[in-house]
Amino acid sequence: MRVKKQEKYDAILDAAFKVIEEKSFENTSISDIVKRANVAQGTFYLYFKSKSDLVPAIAEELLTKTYDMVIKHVNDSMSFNQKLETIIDVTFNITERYKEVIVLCYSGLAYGHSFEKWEEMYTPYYNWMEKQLKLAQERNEIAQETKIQFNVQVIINMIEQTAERTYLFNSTTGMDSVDHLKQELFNFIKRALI
Amino acid sequence: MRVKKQEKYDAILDAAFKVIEEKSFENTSISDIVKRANVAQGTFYLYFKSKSDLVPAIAEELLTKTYDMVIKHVNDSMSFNQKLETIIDVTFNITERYKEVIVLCYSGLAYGHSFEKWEEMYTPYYNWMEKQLKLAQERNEIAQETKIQFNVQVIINMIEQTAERTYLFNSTTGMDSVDHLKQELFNFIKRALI
Amino acid sequence: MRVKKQEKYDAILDAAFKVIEEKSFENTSISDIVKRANVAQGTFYLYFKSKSDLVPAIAEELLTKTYDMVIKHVNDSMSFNQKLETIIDVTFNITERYKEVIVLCYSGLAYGHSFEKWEEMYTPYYNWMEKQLKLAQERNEIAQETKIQFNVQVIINMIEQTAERTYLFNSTTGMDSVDHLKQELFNFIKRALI
Amino acid sequence: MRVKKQEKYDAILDAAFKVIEEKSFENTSISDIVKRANVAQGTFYLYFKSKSDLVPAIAEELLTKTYDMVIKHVNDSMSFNQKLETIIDVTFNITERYKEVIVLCYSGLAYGHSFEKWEEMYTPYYNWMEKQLKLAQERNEIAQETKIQFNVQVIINMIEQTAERTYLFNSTTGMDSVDHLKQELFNFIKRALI
DNA sequence: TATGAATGAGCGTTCATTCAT
DNA sequence: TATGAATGAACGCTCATTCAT
Repeated sequence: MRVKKQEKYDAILDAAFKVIEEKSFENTSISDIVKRANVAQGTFYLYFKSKSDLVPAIAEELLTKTYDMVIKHVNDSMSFNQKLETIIDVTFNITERYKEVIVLCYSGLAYGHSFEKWEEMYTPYYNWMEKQLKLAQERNEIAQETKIQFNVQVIINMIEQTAERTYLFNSTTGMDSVDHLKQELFNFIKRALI
Repeated sequence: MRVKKQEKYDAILDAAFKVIEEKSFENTSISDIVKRANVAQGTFYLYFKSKSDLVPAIAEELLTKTYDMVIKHVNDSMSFNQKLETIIDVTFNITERYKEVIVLCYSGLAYGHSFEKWEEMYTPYYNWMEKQLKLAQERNEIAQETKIQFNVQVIINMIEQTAERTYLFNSTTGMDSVDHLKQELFNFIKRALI
Repeated sequence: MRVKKQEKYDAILDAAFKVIEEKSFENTSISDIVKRANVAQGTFYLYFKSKSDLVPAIAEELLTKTYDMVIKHVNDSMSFNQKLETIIDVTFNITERYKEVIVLCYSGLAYGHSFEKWEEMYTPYYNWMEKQLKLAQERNEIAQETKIQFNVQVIINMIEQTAERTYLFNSTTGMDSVDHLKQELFNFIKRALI
Repeated sequence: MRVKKQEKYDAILDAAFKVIEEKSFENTSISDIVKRANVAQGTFYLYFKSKSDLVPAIAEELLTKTYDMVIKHVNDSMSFNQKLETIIDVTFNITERYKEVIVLCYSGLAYGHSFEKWEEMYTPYYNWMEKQLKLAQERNEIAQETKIQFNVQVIINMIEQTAERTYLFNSTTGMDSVDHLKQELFNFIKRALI
């Protein structure tokens, strides 16, 4: 029973992800989602109170995907530089792939003000990052006096935002390539941490 | 004739700003806007081709407000540090005041994909910032080898995005105060530039 | 289930017939139709893709009504002359009653160009008429050399069109009475067939 | 003065014709017409009380075009057969060219019930046709007992309607070509008149 | 739990018409 | 006479949500 319940829930969430990826949020209706999920219109409302109730769930899913992929690609034997590079790579990849879902998270903001939970969702990711920074300090890879707690947020945000600007706003002004941009971003953060 | 035309246009744009501030873009109907602007429903369509046609107009208005306020508060006699602090202040103020309009710019993205002009609109601001960084280099306030062109964008984006995360996502996690956050942001950028 | 579904569909189609009879197609709104049918606005779109989707459905209904009434009033024991007279009568009656719906079929043409099916709908009627003409030939009631296939269409069209001109255009010029007109029409066709 | 007034009137009527030809009636707005006519929106209402006021004017124009072309191509030295053929040709040509305008005349019917004048407009054409039939009787080209007054209307109507069915309804069922159809139509009328 | 037909408020948009200039 | 900006009612249509089964 429990499993079955999860099944439908997951089917709906998955479908929502896929449809939004394809059609953008504005063009996605509950009807689209349930059709894709192969459940009835009413079933949606057994698992979500309303359409805007989807947004935090999707945001959480997105964050989980990101966090999972980051920890999958990073391991302790890497240098901090390597780790940073990997995080940048993963973030850019996810951002490119889930453009429309990210936009949904922004407009979803407006659409029901359901984002008090946002930072709460980030917490595991922040904590993991904090650990990495502390480790880097211990290994003398970054400056000792770095205020880790603040930097954790700023660094993650900065990477995400740069990726978003790159893929959402399609900006190409004065930048040869995305690789170059990633390199500069890497340097910028490095300089701020040494 | 010209004046009258501008009058209605401005009235509609102003009203749109205000209503969107209150209700967000998605929840704002043309009907809301024209009621606030005291013009007829049809009048809207004399000045804007469609609802999504509002987005670039509003984005431009917002950017203009920001740029105007920045150059109003910054003068050449200031040190680079003072300038940076001022830019951070102004950006945080504007972001707080125009939260919803900023979200519109994000979701507006999805809503008509009208953002090729985005970077174009930023150009004057970027150019101004470039001048400030060059001046700072000449005055030996920042490192000589700083790659100005890239940094211009990254710095402005970073300030904006931090402000957005602060006010849009309502995050209070682990940060005593907005002032503290602004201070850390200032330090982060400083370190990256020296 | 099946029955209920048909119920709503029929209610809408019936209501459409009635409202269009009263107000013409162009002046009939979906809102008028659903009010008359006692269903919700959205229900209309469960059964018809759009307003213009009504047109073929209504045309078919009209044709069915005509065909049904013709075969109901005609039987094999009648002479061809009697049959012809009956067809003229029925056609005039239906045309008078469903004036506006017929106009819809004309303007509906423009309104979505959905009339490829028109001739297809006529096929059963044409086939029936062909059988009658062949029978009349066998019985020596009309000329042997008559090219039946062409005449089938021309005769039916001619009767319909004369009826339409009579009732749609409200012409009274120089004609004592509709009965007289019908008589002349009968003679005209007879002469063409002998 | 008089001339100028006519100028604008004609410009509007001409424009209406052209726009309707291109876009069909449903898609034609006053705005389209005045743009094409190079006059202001308000000017339309100096010459026509309302949109539906256009319909009789356009119908008259169409009828005039038809009548003019018929008498231009027919001359007294022709046999009745030649005349009939010519009338069929002209009618088919005009119908093909002015499809959409003809549909307007039908739906215009519904749209303001302005067609009491219809038969009145036809009068000159009917009278001319009556003269031709009488002449044919005198010349022994058609039967003496033919009731001319009725036949005048029936023949003209029949030709027009067959043309309309051909071009408006795009019917191709069982007919090799339009030429063949015209031939059969010719024969049908001939047989009815002899 | 699951369904999907039914709902109806509300949307963006159009356009015939008016009227101050 | 001529203009064209302004009007606002009305339209076709969508879609989040409900509810009887």
